[in-house]
Amino acid sequence: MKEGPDITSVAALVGDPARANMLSALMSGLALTAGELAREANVTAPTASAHLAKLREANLVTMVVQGRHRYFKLAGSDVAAALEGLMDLAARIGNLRTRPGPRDAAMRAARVCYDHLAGVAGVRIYDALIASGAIVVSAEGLSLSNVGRARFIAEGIDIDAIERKDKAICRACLDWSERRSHLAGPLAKAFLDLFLARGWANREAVGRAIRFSSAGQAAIEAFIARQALDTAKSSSRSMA
Amino acid sequence: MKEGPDITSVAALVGDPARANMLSALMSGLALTAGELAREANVTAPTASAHLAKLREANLVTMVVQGRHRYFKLAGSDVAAALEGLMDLAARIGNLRTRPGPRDAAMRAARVCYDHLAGVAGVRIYDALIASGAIVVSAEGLSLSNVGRARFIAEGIDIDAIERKDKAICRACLDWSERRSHLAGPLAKAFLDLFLARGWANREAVGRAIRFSSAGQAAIEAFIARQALDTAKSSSRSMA
DNA sequence: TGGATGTTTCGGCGCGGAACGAAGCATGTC
DNA sequence: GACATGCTTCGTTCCGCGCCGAAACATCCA
Repeated sequence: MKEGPDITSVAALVGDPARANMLSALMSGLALTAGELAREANVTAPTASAHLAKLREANLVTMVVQGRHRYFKLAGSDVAAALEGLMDLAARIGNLRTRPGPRDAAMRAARVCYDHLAGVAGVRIYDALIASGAIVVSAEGLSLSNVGRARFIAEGIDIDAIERKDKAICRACLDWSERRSHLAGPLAKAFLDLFLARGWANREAVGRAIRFSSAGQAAIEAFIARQALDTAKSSSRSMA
Repeated sequence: MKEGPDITSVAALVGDPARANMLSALMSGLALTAGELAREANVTAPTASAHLAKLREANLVTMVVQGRHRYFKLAGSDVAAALEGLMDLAARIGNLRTRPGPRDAAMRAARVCYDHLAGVAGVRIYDALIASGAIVVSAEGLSLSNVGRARFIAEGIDIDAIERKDKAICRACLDWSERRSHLAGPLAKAFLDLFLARGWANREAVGRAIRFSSAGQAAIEAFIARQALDTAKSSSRSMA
């Protein structure tokens, strides 16, 4: 009778407000304790514990015990991607946020999408990388060109270190606020990590918003400008 | 407190078994009557009516009255894409179908994804189109190259007719069974429509599976072979 | 060892909502 | 006009499950 995988259980899991809030909080990519998630979802500890048990059983989140704390985080980037997809649909369907507040504006400008950069900043960087040929799109997905490899190494990213795994080094992730793609995957994670490590970008105390320092802002603009420069060199093949 | 669009309502809507079954059935791209959907979900007419009212209110499905029948279909390809995303996650998360039966095998080989072709066949065609340069991927998404345009016209597709709209002529859609992209959008719809019109492909009586006639099978292989031929001409730029 | 903090288990309350039968409106057929 | 078919509205029942408080368990600190 039924066809394809069973959507119901996953959707029902996400469909509960408390769990949805928890998952949204985990979209920051951070590992959060059960207590923190309980507060995030506005429920008591016992309730949160029950919810987290279900999410864990469904392999949506993973848990790691550290002392008397239990840290939860999303099971993987695929879960994050699915949640982004739902956010995208929710945004289109009409469930727009009641009224975009200052925090929403910051979120739109730049935010963390599980482990990489999203929002206007993320999309701009992605566009520049594609246009300059640093990232190439093929049937198998995104791949890093030799030009792009050199450029990222010049930025200070240890490509070799993140390339070990047999997984793709980068992929596209749909951006719910911009409705365009931004860069995801190990490369994108390394890129964000670099900015955080250098103090060019800072997470807000709570939530997923990212704030750039003036140096960071300048670094981003310079990075994009460098891509544009290389783009100008290569003749752009105009398409219909 | 909450960040990003409100996932909850959409996910909760999909999370109900009856509604999930209805939506799955509508993934065939066909417009189905309330009665048909009730049978598909194994509920009585009143129950189905209530569910459909909710789906309609949430803009997940649209309704068109025709005589004493009410036809429902997915509100758009974005809804279909989100559902595919959930299927993808469900498949990875471990909710694999109990045991892949013959119908599942047929689904995996070729099926309808809302209005275009998916499954092994869809992915192969997509790969061939990208490799040959008929379809080009850019930051803005997929676009049809001049070469590709000529090729599709040669196949008998009226590109001009489907290009009027200011929407993109094609885009990528993630395939839950293959975990790769296949072609979606007006162009993909026209491609499938052509195959159906020529009798090269037939829908199974119920469900989303597609069966190719021997002529259709040959046509697909020939189409892919033609792409490969052109691919050989253009030098492939090797990347890391 | 004892007391504080973090987390889970247990038991029970209560609400939301999914389900159905029967009746009410439409539309199409004879 | 009368009857059949398709769908919706209404009223009711009932089950699931989210929620909490209290208590048990675990871990850290003193």
